[in-house]
Amino acid sequence: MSIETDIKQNKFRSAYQRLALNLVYTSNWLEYKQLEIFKHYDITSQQYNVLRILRGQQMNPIKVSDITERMLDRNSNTSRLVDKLLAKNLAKRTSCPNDRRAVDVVITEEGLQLLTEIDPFVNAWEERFNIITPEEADTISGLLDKLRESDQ
Amino acid sequence: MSIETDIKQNKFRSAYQRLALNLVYTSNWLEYKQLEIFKHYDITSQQYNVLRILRGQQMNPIKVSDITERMLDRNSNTSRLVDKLLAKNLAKRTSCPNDRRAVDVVITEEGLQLLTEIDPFVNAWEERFNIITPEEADTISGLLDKLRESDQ
DNA sequence: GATTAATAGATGTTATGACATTAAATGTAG
DNA sequence: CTACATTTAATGTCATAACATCTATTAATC
Repeated sequence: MSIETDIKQNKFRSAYQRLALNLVYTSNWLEYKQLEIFKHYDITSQQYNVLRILRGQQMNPIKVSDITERMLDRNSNTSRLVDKLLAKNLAKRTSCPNDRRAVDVVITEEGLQLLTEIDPFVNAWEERFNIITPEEADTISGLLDKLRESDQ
Repeated sequence: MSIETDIKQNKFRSAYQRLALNLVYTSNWLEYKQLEIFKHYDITSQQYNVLRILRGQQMNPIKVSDITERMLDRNSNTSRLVDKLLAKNLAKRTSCPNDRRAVDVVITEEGLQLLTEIDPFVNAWEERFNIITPEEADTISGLLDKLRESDQ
């Protein structure tokens, strides 16, 4: 369904306005769809995002501030997000030897296992994207990168 | 800056995964940038979204449920959003003659005025999008529409 | 026409987000 | 070394989001 039909608006000021609305609308749609997967595992999108970052570290400890830098939504309160993961034994926290202000975070076996359970569903979900070609996906990615460059 | 650099991840499972992450990241960036405009006027993105929908109605009353349908983020609690606008005299609420369950909402002069004040800033912001061509913007929009079609 | 289902919107509750502040550790300049 | 600024993470507070429930009204079914 076109964005026009979806939000019942048939006139836009410009192609740029339509794109801006479509971006936000599509992103909300995407996050909502992923949330439907995650909620079976009692985690939020943000918690999943942190877990993925931790797994990406390959068991190397990572500081809270570094997690924040890698997050999709940087306004999140990373400290409290990590608290949630700790409470579920999905991550563990140790003090950083080099810098006693910092805190090192590592994913646990339990956390890795949870991601392994979720992976097939996320993969299946992403595979539905092949309604467009990989080249088209790359084209969009490249143009989005360019859009954000207009910022300073 | 490429999404790779932005979230410090240099490998993606597929072009589709990169696109999914880029979409969410870019949408957050976009919403954050708009918020910077709106906060000078003491409204949130959601409240702005509702005001725009009301203005689009050209003074014709619109039901709360219809506002929800047109919103970019439909998980919002429209009822309470309208409350906020009422409290600021940006909208008014009358009971709907045809259906006593429903509530008609209309933008006030004050609401229209506020949008008029904000317009130039939003327009200027959107004009920076011309770092890509209108054709490219349309291409992305079309592909995003297609992506959402994969949903059922 | 009575009964049940569906719809519209408001409200209660809990969790999360946004933003400021704090505390501790580290870095830096005199 | 001392004083001050900066960094890192945690916490406090308030607003909003998420989700369920409730009330009033309308629609549908028997």
